Amino acid sequence: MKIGFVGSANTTINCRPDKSFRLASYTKKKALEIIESNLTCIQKTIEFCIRNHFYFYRIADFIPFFSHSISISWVQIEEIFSELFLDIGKRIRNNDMRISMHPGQYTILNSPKEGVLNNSIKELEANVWILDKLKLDHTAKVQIHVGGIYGNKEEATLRFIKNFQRLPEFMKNRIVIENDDRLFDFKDCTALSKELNIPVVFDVFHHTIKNNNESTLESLNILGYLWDNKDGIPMVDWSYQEVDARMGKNANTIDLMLFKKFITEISDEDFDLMLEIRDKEKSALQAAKLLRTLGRL
DNA sequence: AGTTGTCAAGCTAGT
DNA sequence: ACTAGCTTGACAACT
Repeated sequence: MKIGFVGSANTTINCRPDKSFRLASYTKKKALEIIESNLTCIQKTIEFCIRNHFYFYRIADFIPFFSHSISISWVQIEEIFSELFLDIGKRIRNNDMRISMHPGQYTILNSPKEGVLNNSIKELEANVWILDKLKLDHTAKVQIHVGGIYGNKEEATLRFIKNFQRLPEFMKNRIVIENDDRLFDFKDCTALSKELNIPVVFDVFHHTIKNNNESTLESLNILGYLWDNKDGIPMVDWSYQEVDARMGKNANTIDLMLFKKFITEISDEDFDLMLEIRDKEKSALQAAKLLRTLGRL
């Protein structure tokens, strides 16, 4: 099992890999400065990961407005930052690290609106492009949710199938779907996985909020069959409810007792674990320490 | 100098 | 019909 954390890590590592700015103030100069700063931070973060035995990492938005028409061309970005891309890719590959990406709530493959769909495809293409430029194999994934319901879940599902099938192979090979906490749960994702032959990222926390009475352990069992060899072992996102907060809000910092309970429960399952705790690498360091004392890392 | 509202994008659910 | 919330900092626009 590899464990890891998401994107920004400003407290321990002292930099942010996802700096941005406002669209209204977009200039080529500003964009280039930010991209360089973000890439340099990712480089440092990858080094931090290797030092601390985090071999799973989620890259966050590091090229502002990358899929927007205002953006500097991808080819130009590749040329200007080729050394950084090369170096980061090499560090990841040489240490057998695994990378995931997770575009946000605006990336919706089943939207009935053509504009929304086109923007989503563009965004996915941009994410896939990044993993390709880092020369990562197909165990590196871009995870998205299925999307909206639009008043008819069956049609919404069929639209996802249709739109996914139209994507080019190089994108299909990278995309995985994740169960969400309100609309498309693990059962829905499993059905889509079989139909489209794409893997599912299992989000433990979302599953506790929306499920069909399958336990986490049962789900992890099924999950194992949804990943082909070429895609690697399953990816699992782990978090839990922040106390006294809106339902579905990720915890601010890790509760090691809860984490230990989870790890003990799932003892035989093989997967890579992404910690979605809001203080990122701080909690991840504690989790790693615990896993080592348990002999699991 | 400090405080507050806004930011590319969509959707759902609650008022 | 309208909007909070999804992540969260940076910056612009104010007092």
